[in-house]
Amino acid sequence: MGRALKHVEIREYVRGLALESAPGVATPSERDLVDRFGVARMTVRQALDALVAEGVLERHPGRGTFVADRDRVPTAVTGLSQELARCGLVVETRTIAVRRLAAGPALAAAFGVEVGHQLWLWQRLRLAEGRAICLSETHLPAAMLPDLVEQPPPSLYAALEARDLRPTWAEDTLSARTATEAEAALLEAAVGEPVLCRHRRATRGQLGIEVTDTVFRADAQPLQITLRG
Amino acid sequence: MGRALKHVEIREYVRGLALESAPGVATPSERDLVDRFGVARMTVRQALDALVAEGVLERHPGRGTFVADRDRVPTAVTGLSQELARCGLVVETRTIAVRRLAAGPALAAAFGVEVGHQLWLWQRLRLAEGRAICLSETHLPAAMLPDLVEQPPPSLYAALEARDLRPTWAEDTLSARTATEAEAALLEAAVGEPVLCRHRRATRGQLGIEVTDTVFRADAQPLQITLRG
DNA sequence: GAGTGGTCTAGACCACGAT
DNA sequence: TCGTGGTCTAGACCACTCT
Repeated sequence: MGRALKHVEIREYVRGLALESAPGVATPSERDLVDRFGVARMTVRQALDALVAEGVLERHPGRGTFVADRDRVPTAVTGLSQELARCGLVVETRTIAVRRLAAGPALAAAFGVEVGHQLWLWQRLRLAEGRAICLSETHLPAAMLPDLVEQPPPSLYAALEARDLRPTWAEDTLSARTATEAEAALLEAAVGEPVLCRHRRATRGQLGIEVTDTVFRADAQPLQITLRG
Repeated sequence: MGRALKHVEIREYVRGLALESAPGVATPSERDLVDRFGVARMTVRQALDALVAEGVLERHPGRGTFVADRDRVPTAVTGLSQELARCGLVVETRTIAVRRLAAGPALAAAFGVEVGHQLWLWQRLRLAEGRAICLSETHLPAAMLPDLVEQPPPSLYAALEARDLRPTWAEDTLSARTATEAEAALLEAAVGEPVLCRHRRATRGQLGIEVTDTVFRADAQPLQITLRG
């Protein structure tokens, strides 16, 4: 078992402090951490730089380093379950269908594979407090996740994380339209009601991981995205 | 006139190289930059760290540092003009109205000011190739931009940048609904047509800068957001 | 083997904020 | 005045890739 890098060890120590502290609380000073871990100051700064870049900490020259507001942390690539949980919703997920299909030109381009490559198509309905929120159609490379159909996981991103396939990059395209008949039936909405659509393409490095189209009811919890500078 | 910090000088030099190079092209190695600028390697790394964090460069251990794909650079806080330009649209902006109003409870909370604080309300219509794209209602602190009404700038974010007030943080809330009568008229759309709504709250540090509600035609260029991490 | 980025040391001086 | 973060030096050794 490999020993953790020093800057990682310090980073996770300070992250732990930040998570159990209220926003605005000061973290140990850089020189305190130098003494505590017996490292050079540049190593401590490397650890803190990462947490500042993540939005977990804020530095104030001359004053110190402080825990940042939680709701100011920028949005990262995560699954809808976590995104909605962040907005305070407990989400139930129902798998509507899982089947294989051959990639057409658009999906093949999105995944960077040849036309005809085998993909999973996984349809899910999400509910909060018994009411339908959204309907998703997720495409995944079948060869990468051969066992998906046998036991659909409660959270896609948790399952990807466990296989070291968590996306590191995603492009979301947002639009609005009216619900189709099939969507309206599953979302318990009226045909022609407006819906919010999100098309997501997610990769890990150059590796295509996920293409998902999600259709949200207009009166559901809206999508929140936090950006930085 | 203050001399630029070394790491800033190096960062902007390399950013210039990156902007005029194709994605995948190698940048000078860290030791090359050490020689070129006569600095320590940690200083070069500080400069490159910033560009890697921005998504401009990618490091590949053992191989080198390379220009990242442009369309993989994560979305930052920018104005709609720049966002749409990034999608290849040339946008025309028409000011519909500018007037003052007193902040109600919701706006006061968003800006962190008292109820009754004076704000600008700036309504704009954006068009591309002669067709309406979206309708915006922007709220700004009147005291911060006293001269806005006299000469509405073509780009809000450029005007804020010039005053050192460019937002460093924004929270977007996205939803769908049907167009109101007034919106439909301005957007040249039918009443009841679906629209995409974006509510943005933007700040610079603790300073509230902008609250904007934008309504997009359903058939307009959809919003694109690129995430990392 | 030569070159690359990744990690780390043990200092230094500065500007700034609080007291 | 003292502590803080911001900047910077001049090295070091490592794992990795490429040839």
